[in-house]
Amino acid sequence: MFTIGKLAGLTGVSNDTLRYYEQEDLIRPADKSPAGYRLYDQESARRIHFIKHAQACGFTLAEIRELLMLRGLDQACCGDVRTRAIEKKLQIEQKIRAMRAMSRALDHLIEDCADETKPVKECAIIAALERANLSAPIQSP
Amino acid sequence: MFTIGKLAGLTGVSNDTLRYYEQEDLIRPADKSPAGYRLYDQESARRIHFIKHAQACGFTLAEIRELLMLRGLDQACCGDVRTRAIEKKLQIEQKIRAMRAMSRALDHLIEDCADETKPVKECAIIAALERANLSAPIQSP
DNA sequence: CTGGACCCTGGAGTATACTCCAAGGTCAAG
DNA sequence: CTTGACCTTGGAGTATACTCCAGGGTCCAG
Repeated sequence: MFTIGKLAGLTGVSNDTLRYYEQEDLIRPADKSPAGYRLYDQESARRIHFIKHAQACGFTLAEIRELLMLRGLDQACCGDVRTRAIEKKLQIEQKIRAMRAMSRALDHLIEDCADETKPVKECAIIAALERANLSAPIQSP
Repeated sequence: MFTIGKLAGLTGVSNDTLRYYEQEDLIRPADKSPAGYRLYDQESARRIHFIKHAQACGFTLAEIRELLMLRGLDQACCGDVRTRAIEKKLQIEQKIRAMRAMSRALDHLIEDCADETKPVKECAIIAALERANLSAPIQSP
């Protein structure tokens, strides 16, 4: 059994974050000392690692709360967890597609700008941003 | 000259958003009616389009405020805008890389789960999330 | 027994980009 | 003149994941 500072050191998150996770129902101290200090054990550390790794996979704390609940349920099965992982992957791929669209839009803008020394009045990038269709190429006069 | 509702209809953003943009120094009405109504012109519409397209490229409102400033400056040149576009593209590519890492981590988890019907106690995904190294494959016993 | 390191609670603040609301004034049609 | 659509301001609320703070208690070494 160790206090919050030890768990923080062990897991690499701050005391404040641990208390915040408790407030968010992600973790509960294994026990409390007579003085009211939070006391944790190895399972607490595993739980925090779980949270950190799930975050690194893109899960939000709300989703992680669910995963942790599944983890504790006897009747839950591996498939429940797998389903969530697959769903999250789809969400992430979706986001990646959105960002690639941004990246492409920026490419067009950057290409459009042939001459860096032109004054802004004639800036192709600015003109393109004012136009309706971002991906349309510039018209030659 | 038209009122806020017309500009909203013309540009596809809400009245509230237009007022919010004003508060954020992104746009100012061209004029005010005697009753204090905001009045806008074609340049206002161009400005809002500019904002929307810049957002679609991933720029934040704070960054767009800067772009709009450049747009109004005589001494600014096309290169200033281009630099910002290139910078933003790098940021976005960075984010895409981070998300691809998440996607890959999820792939490992999904792969690890060979049998969906297993109880959570033996769930490989949950075990992997508790482990330190997410990308490490499961050890055979 | 004192100093410093640690812990507690409750609440406020951060960033981003809106969105909604109340209470009230304005305008044009019928 | 009334009705309904429109406009005004100012302020609060949303989501996410923390972070920081004040004011106070606890614990242990020297």
